[in-house]
Amino acid sequence: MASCEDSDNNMNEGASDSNPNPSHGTSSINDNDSNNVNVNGKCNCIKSQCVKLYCQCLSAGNFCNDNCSCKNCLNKEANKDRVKQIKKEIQSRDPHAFEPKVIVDQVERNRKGCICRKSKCKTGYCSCFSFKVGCYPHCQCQNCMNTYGVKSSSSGSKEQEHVNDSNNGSKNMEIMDNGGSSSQSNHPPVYDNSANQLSENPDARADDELGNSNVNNVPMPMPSNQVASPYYDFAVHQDHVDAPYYYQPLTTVQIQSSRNIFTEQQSTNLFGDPNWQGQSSFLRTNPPFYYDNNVAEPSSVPRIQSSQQYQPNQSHGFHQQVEASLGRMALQHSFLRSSQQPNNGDATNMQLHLHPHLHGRWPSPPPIDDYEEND
DNA sequence: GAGTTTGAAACT
DNA sequence: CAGTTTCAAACTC
Repeated sequence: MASCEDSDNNMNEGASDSNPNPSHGTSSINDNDSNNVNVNGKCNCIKSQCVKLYCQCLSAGNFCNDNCSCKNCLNKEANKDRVKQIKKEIQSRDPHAFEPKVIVDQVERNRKGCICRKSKCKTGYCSCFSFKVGCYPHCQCQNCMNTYGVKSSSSGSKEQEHVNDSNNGSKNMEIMDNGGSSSQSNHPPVYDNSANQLSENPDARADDELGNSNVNNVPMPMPSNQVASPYYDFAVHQDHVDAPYYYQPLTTVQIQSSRNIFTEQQSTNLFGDPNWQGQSSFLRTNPPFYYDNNVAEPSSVPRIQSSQQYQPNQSHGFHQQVEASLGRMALQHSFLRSSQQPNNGDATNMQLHLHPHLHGRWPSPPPIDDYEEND
């Protein structure tokens, strides 16, 4: 009865360090992180062979790993083609199956909501609670007592009483099309290189019309070092970060390195950045870009997650631009830097969301001198 | 660690 | 698509 102990694979991580959160030692991500769904970074599946959404690893977009105690596991790198097919089948039932479970419109919420009857949404049985988010009008729960926010009784109201600000937790967040406004920017991030600020852009308006929005007020880093070819819109979102962002361009080698990561899911220091101390094992593409001979095809909703312990003076982010050229896609990355309160033990999740809208060109990048450091 | 409870996923 | 079954995690003891 093979368990996953013989597997060192991770669909997206390829991490030899099977602990998804090494700084936590034996504790689960649960302690501080609310990772997408696989809060323990492992599973114990017995009957599902880890190829159904019952499996937290699969649900989180991961291969099972050394920590898993699953039996007859098929969710392994060696079966990646089969897993890929299985995931497609699952997505045929639920196109959002592998999308982030926690989304943000005006507040964070569990995308699917919950239908708790007995748990009163105040235990781990409740998916909303387990994600450390409040319940929402679309939840079908009964007697909701979710300490992160009780379901509003008024479906027309988006009031949500957040009892717990959960600032020490983090969620995977994705800015989903919500068609609604936000107190923050609701424009897709379009960079004005001259001012290093968001700028008006016809494409942005076009996105607005399509309901795409960026409500997280996270200014997008400048594309690394050159005018890109036509690009896909995207957004990166971080929680618990309100500090200014500082950017640095990438070198060609780093870009190529990042390609390797996404192509081969190698466990390697992210982009070779000496400031990056997180592990690529925290990086996920879920659903990933599907690479075929180094040609990336975005699956339904590409996303990237990163979760690492904050440390001062540490680069902890990135952004990604997806370029389209002759029907092929390539990736460009540059780092996103941020100052943050040191030693807060927090984890950050970043979310990349691609809008399937082909745009024009990035504006010309600013001089390198415009990139600042503020660590 | 075994057994129970729970709600999501899968199935009919 | 509503009801039922299966499943694995959360929970209790």
